[in-house]
Amino acid sequence: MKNECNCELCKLRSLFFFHASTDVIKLMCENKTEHQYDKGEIIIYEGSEIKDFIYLKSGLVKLSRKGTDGKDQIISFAKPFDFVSLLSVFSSSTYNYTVTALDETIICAIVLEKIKAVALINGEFTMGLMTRVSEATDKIILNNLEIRRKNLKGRIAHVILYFAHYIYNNNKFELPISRREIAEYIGMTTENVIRTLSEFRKDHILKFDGKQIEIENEKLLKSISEHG
Amino acid sequence: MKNECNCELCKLRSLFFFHASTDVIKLMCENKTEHQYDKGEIIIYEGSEIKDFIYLKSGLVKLSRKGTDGKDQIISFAKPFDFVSLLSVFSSSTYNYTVTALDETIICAIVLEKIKAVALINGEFTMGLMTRVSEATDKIILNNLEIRRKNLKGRIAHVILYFAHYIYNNNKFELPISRREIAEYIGMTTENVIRTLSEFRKDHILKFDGKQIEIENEKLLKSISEHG
DNA sequence: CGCGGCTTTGATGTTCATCAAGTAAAGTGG
DNA sequence: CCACTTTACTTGATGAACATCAAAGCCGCG
Repeated sequence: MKNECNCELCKLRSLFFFHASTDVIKLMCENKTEHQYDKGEIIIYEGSEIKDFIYLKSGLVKLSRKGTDGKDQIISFAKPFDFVSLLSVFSSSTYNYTVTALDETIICAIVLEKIKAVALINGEFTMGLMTRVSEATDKIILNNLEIRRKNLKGRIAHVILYFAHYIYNNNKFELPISRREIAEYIGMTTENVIRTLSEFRKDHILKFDGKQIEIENEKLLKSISEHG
Repeated sequence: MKNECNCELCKLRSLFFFHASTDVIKLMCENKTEHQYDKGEIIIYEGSEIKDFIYLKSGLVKLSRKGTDGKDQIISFAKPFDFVSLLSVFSSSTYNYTVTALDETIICAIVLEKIKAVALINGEFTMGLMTRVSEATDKIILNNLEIRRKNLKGRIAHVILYFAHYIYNNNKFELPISRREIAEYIGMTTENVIRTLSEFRKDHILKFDGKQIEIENEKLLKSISEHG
C-alpha cells in the first residue's frame, strides 16, 4: 500500500479526472491507497460494503457472481480504462459482483465519500464519470447479447478473438483463464469448451499447448464467431 | 404534442429532478415535448441520433436490437421510473437499441443539450441522474444473468412471474407481448415457448386464453423458475 | 508421495431447434 | 363486407446440439 501523492503523473488521470482542478487532484491523492494483487487473489467480495471508489491501474480482472445454485457466472473481464469497478458504485451500497485478479493487478482506491463530495459540487467531473460508467455497462450488455446469439462454437471463437484482439492485441497469447472459466463466461459446460477447442486444433484453426494459444486461421475463426 | 409548462405537477419530477431549482425546472419545461404512442409504435429507432433525453410518463415499452443475422433480441422491458431510455444517452451519439411501445405510452422528451448544460453546472442533479442510470443498467445485467442460468421451463416461469409481479402486481393479467417476443427475450424458439406454456396449462400451473393469463399454482411456478 | 484440481476423451441421454402442417386471428384491398 | 393475405398460434415428428456421467492422465503443492 502506497500513499505518495504522484497522481499528477498517473496515466489514468487524464481519463476521468480530466476536468479536475489541481485542488481536486490533491484531495484525491490524499485519500487514495494503492494495492497490488497476485493472480487469483480476490479484490472485491460480492456482498461487501462499497467504501472505496476503485479503478484498475494495471493488470486484468474478471467480474463474477455466484448463482443461487452455487455455480459461478462470469459477467465480464476488464483491463485498465474499462472502469468496471464503477458498476454499482452509485446504485447500491454493496457490491453485486466479485472481482478477481487474473494477473498481477494494481488498483487505486479512493475513499468513496470524497468522490461523492466532489461529484456533488462539480458537474463536469460527474458527467465525465457518468460517461465512463455508461460506456462500461453498455459494453457489458452488448457483449452478453452477442454471446447469447451464438452457438457453442461461435461463443468459443468469440472468446478467443476477444482475448487476442481486445485484451492482448496479438494472435499469440497466454490465456489468463481456465477452461472452466471460459465455460462460466459463455454459459456452457467445461467439457464442451475443451471439446470445441480440440476440434479447432484438429482443424488447424488454433494451435495451443495448455494456456499458450495461437490463432492459425483467423479468417475462419471470425467466420465461425459470426455465423457459427 | 403538448408543451404546457406543468412540470411542477409531474409525478416523475421528484425522482430525478428532485434537486433541481425552480429555475432549472422552468428551463426543462420550456424545452420539453410530450408524445403519445399506440401499442406497437416505435418510439426510438436503433441507430438514430440521440437528440433528446427521453423518459416514460406512462405505459410500457420493450428495448430490442437487431442481430447481424436479422433476428431480434429483446433486451428488457420498462415501465415509468425504470428510465431505460437513459441508456446510451451519455455514452454514445446514436441509440444502440430500438424502443417500442407495448401499450399506449406517453413520453416526455427534453432537448439533450439543455440537460447536459444543467448537468455540467449542477453536480447534485448529475449525481441523481447517474444513480438512476446505474440502477437501470444493473437491473438489466442481473436479469440477463438470471435468465441465462435457467433452462427453458425456468425461463418461461421467470418471464411469467416478472410480468405478474413486477409489471402488473397481479396473478391475472393480459400479456403485453406475443409468444415470439417471449422467445426473443429468453433466447429460445417460439415453438418451444408455446409448448412449455401448453405444458404449464396441462399441469394446472397456468390458465390462459390467448394473452389473458392467470397463475394457478404460484408456488410451483416459483420453484420451476428457481430450480428448473 | 498422495491429494485435489484442471484437462481431456468417450459414451449416453436430455434438451432444444428445425421442419412440417394446420388452425385461428387479424389486417388489406376490391 | 367479403375474399385474400399475412401474421400469430399450436402440435407433432425428427435430428442436432449440448449436458451429464464416467474414467483416466497430468500437474502443482503440501
